[in-house]
Amino acid sequence: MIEKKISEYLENAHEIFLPGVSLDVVILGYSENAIRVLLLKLKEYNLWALPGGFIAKNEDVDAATHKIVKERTGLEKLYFNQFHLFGKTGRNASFLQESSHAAKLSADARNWLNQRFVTVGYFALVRIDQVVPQPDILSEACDWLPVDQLPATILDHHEIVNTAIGHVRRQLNYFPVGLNLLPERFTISELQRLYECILNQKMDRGNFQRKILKLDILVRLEKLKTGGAHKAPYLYRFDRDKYQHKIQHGIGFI
Amino acid sequence: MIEKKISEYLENAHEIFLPGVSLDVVILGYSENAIRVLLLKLKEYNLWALPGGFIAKNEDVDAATHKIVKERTGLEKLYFNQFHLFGKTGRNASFLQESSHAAKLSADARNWLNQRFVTVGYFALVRIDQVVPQPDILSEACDWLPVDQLPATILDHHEIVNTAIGHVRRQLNYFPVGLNLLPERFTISELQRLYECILNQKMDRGNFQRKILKLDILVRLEKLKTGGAHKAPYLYRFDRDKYQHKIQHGIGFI
DNA sequence: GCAAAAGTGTTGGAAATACACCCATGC
DNA sequence: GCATGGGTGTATTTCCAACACTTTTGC
Repeated sequence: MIEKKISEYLENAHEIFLPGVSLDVVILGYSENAIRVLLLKLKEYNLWALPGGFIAKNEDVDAATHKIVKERTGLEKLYFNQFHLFGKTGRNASFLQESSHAAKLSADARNWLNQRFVTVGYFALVRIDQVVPQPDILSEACDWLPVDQLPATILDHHEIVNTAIGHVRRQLNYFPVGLNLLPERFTISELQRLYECILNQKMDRGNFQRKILKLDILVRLEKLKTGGAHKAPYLYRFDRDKYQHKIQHGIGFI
Repeated sequence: MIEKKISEYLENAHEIFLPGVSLDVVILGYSENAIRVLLLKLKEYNLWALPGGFIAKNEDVDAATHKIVKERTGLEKLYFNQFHLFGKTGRNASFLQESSHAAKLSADARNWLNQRFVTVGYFALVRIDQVVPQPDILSEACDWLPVDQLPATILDHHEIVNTAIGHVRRQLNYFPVGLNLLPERFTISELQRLYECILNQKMDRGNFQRKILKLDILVRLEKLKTGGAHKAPYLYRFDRDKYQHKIQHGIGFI
């Protein structure tokens, strides 16, 4: 059944999709003190790949991205950004060509797959706890893997992930990513650990607290009931209105 | 003769170039107190367009950009950067379809032109005085036009220019663009006027001087012999070694 | 001398840093 | 009590914006 779907998908691709352009999304989340990327484990290969796909002939590239991320994560409201086009020669869907499905395809379909592809890189920031990872028809598994310990991937997906991280890191100055990566309610320490993870450097506790609160985009909630042997920290959430207003006028955090 | 070249170019395009992907370069320069963009005036239309083109099937996208900028400017050593892929539906080479050349084309060639195109936006920073603008075969003129007074353009080229400016403006923090936009030797005031142009805001003279010199990427040269009724300012040039070193570690200017 | 632009100094306030100090809690 | 993590205070330093002062030059 699935097999048939794959064959159908590949057979019809050349009629439905733009030729030569694909799309890969670096879906980033944060859990257990690590920035993680959602990767798919391909059937028939011991390789991982970014979620991605093709762009329908009558579809905006942004819309195609939204659709892909929604399919893999189940999320509807998304923060995502295009960050780079990867256009080296020699990029193609080689891993599909060698698959067991390729043999059965028509010449048109095979030619379409064999052509060179440029790929548009997007990154998306999501709350890991809200995501139910969903493999696509070409993959057998779907998992959150820490970005600093990537497994073997197809093509240049390693480079795509690293470029994405660089962009997120630079965005941190203008854009408080916590809103998209943390659960609705969180403590300042949790936010600090996220920042330390992204920037890969320790920060002073007291100064971080003052600095982030002075941005005036957080709302303090009731105290956290924790089991820890220490003072219970406050919970905060983002004030979406103030947040929207601030990012338009630019914040300098770092 | 030219007419024949155009027909040949369009007729063969579908065999030589990647389908569905084009490339536009926002070539920026600075003169007479304005940031200027190199635009081409198309034959048969009263519209301007960015220098651009297609990507050969066996050519890196970056290499194609380099080739295009070199052809339009004559420059060999270039600073350029990819900044965005424009991927809305409905983008195509409509202006070419209606041209007098389109009628004579084969069905294959016409179909290739009629398809939807996504386009990769690049910006390049050049020294205007070193450039000899060179129209391409589809254009009758080639001129430096101030970015805040753009003429009517084809497609979304207006948006592409404005997006590019935004990127350059944000880069100013990490990247002292003066090296690429100013002549070899310049005064601090000239550099300040450039910054004021890009950021569209006045800056304090004394503070600008101290700030830019503290970056430690400029070398002071002999005095400028000026005809002005005032103290002759020093000339400076960029210290390329220090410059390269600094931009890798990031400078915070603004 | 005077106007104009350049180079440099000064100064008050803001912001960043590196801590120190208490607080609440579970064991 | 005490270890642990949280919230806040503070002294020091650094930085920055605003403006003043001086220098050089052509008229």
